[in-house]
Amino acid sequence: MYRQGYVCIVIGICSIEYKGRATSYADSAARMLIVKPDGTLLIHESSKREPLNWQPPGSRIDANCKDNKLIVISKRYSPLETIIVEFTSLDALILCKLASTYLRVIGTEEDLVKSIINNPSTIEPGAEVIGRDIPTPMGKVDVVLKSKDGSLIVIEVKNERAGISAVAQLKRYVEHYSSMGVKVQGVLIAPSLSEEAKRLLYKEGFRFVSAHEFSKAKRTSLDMFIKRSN
Amino acid sequence: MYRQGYVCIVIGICSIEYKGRATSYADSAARMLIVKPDGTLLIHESSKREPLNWQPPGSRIDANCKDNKLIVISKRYSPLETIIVEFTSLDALILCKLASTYLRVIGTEEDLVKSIINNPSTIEPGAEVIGRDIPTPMGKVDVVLKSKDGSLIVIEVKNERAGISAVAQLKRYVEHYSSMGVKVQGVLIAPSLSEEAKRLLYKEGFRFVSAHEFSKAKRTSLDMFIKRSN
DNA sequence: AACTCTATGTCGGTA
DNA sequence: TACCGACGTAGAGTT
Repeated sequence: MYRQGYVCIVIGICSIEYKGRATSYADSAARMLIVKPDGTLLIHESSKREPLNWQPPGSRIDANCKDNKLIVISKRYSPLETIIVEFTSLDALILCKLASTYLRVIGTEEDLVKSIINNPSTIEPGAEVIGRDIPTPMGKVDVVLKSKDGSLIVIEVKNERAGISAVAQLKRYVEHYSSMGVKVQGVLIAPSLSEEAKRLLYKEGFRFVSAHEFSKAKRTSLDMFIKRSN
Repeated sequence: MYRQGYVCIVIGICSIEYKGRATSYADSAARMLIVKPDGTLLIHESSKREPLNWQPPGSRIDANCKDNKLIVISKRYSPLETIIVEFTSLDALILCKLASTYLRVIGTEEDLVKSIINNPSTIEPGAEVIGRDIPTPMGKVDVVLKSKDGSLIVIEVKNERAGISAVAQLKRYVEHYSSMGVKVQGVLIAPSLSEEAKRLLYKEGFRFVSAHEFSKAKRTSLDMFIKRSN
């Protein structure tokens, strides 16, 4: 049905059957089917950013015509998931070659963590960086500092407004270290904080540091990026 | 550029500038641009299920030609985000009308919760349903039961293999009720459990119930669905 | 609008 | 491969 390396787009009236982690069935209607050379399958309708049905990269595609119908079957293993698309009428069929580039995104949590590591004394004067992404039984801790008096500073970083779960995550880490008999201080760094999260944070005795404090460092990396791209 | 109600597909060589919650820039390359009547904008490449860049529904689109280039600008407010796509060459331009249907998905967490509520004694004989999606300062609790001895059973439901964060979520809820002086039992219901999560669960004294126990009820709802769709 | 959670999430990294 | 957490997550439901 499609040549190696080509993206295939089919526009027409189809019904869709999906069976896998969940199950769904869509009655006959006008839709757009996209098949990518990496096995990705997307079925889009007239609205929404998300496809109505899809199959992730690595899926196996197969197509055949029967009874004047185009039938497309996509299979994915582990977990086993199948999509069957049945076209009863076609409006367009397009083959094209598209690029495969790497997009660098600036301003992610990664960038924020980096600028924290470069400026630990913004959080506490004289604090030293112990490490980042430190694995514990409770998950990975974003950043760990050591303050001058020897106590630990455990930092959870969020790049978006932090909610209850962010504070709970921090709590898990702090409790892990304090249960080992270490003196620990919990710090949440985020652009902002929901009211509920704020309540929880102060109840736990943690500290909030605005991500804005690190915006200068962030801006620097942005400038470098813009310079690079011009 | 596009008529009301039509989906517009542009295939060609373009560069993309995105600025909003984050920032990115993509050099000139062959890509597919999709604009939906609800304002959704998608830019796809040769691989991946996710678009390289996008704009969600409700965004405002604008297009114009200048210096032999097609420039598409999409703006979204709250948060303010902008995408500028600059086409230097066009391979195809397609307009089509697509459907906008509602897809019913079977086998979600919602379905699992329902079958739990219909069979609470699978968890504990004689237990009664108190309620579901009960709001607490720690978030919403999936299901709360009351056992015959009057103690609470707090249930966290996951429709997929549960990890550490699922156990942590349950822990939050249990601690909330027990801090109010209520006797609480924590139960996690999921198809399976990661090893790390299992360790945490038993450490906390919670109970795991396989979602498989409720598969009969699930199957029933599936049967009804299949009957309906035929 | 803010907040919470689910998702066929997807994706990347790591052990 | 399993597990973990971020994501410009999106999307739905409630307050």
